[in-house]
Amino acid sequence: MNSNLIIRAPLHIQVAEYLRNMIDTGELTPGSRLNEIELCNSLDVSRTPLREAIRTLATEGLIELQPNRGAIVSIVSRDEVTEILPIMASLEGLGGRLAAVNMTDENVVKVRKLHDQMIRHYLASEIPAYFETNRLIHELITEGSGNYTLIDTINSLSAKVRRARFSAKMTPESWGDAVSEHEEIIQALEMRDANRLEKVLIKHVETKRMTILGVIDDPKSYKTNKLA
Amino acid sequence: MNSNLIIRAPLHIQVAEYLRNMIDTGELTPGSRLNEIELCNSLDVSRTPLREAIRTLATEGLIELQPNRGAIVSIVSRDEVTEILPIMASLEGLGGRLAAVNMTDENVVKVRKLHDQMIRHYLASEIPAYFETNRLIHELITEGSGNYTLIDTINSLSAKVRRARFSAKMTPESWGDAVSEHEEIIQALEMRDANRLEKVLIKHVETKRMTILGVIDDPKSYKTNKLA
DNA sequence: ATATCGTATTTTGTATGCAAAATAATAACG
DNA sequence: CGTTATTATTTTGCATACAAAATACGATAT
Repeated sequence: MNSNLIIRAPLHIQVAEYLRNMIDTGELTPGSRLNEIELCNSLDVSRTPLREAIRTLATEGLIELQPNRGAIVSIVSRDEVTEILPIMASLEGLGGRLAAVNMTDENVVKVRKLHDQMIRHYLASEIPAYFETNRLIHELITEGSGNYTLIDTINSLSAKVRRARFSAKMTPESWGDAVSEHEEIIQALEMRDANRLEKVLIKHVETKRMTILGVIDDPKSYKTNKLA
Repeated sequence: MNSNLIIRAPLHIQVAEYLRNMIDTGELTPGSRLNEIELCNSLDVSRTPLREAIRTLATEGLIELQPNRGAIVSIVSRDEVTEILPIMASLEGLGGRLAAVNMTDENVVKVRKLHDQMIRHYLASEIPAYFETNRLIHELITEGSGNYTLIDTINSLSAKVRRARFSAKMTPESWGDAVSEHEEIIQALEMRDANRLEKVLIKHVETKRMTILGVIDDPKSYKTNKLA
């Protein structure tokens, strides 16, 4: 069986990685059940490492265990996103405050460059590229905090929000708001103004919250949802 | 083998619970290696559920996996605590802000009662009782936020700090500071003053940070306490 | 005596088999 | 016909067996 296309690294780790990716790409849709044997066949591993991986993802929150009934890809509800965003605001604010002090000059320049690039995407209405650049900026700022626990915490929450796959239905003006906030963010960062950066980052997440709540997208999938 | 002293609930969950407890009580000390067979014998389970539990604790951060070399109880370093406390400050602040709005009147009364009780413990110099009551108060306030994601996040971070087992060497005056801050906390809560509650909670964590950093305890004193 | 190599033992990683629970399918009854 | 009972099938949970890696140990050579 184990013909080892993949090499060198505990199988359950690789499997976890693989499953994470399947969930992230939507290959495994929220609410769908994970059939062990099926996955074993398609991944060409036995059930033991697969099950270990499933436990791992469960504690990460990507999967929900149902005793004696297997596991399903967990559903990020609208309510959960509603809970997460204020937390993200606080944490990104803190991250900014720290980054204003701790970020290297080189990385500030890097953020500036990404910012300019993002503006170009904005002007050209290149939506996916805009979002990707936007994400990179926030990631870089967060990393600039130098607080790894903070980075992990934010990333984990951020992943959940992303996983909810709200359709980012930005109106032209909400998009404009976001861009001008970004302008303020980069300025505060370049001036190393911790308080201002914190403040505008919090506001920025609030803006984001406005634009996405109520527009959690859902092709059809959210009737299986349980509790809020 | 499986004589089932414990009943009804996936074994790997129970095992995880048990291990968590062993780590919390110091029965398994940070840095020590987990021998699977040994644990299997002492818990009277097979390796499969044990390993699944170990994976779970690993993603929780309690345990560190070393490929092909098993797992060790993870060590919470002073640096990590240094990282965590500012995060706790932000999050407890947010929790307070939300609790000021969302907490039921009954629970406010409950907090008040706990507060009065804590003051009595303070005046009587009943240290462990003081810390326990203190922990309960903060827990209740956090829960009062109604934001379950926030509660989980705080609890997880709080557990890590507790696990670091710093010796809570409070001077009489730092203790006094903490108590007077608590007085302010309960007042802000009763007045439903969100901004003030947030502010004082953040300050409170900062105070805590002062009292414990530099006093992360070292190898010997593992029986002391677990404060929040 | 020390260092290095090779072997034995322990310990982790993975696969498989068996039992129990849940789900689906089918039959019996109202 | 519809509803409940009963049985068959699937699927999960746990234990054990086997393989590979790491560690411990000892022998040999310098």
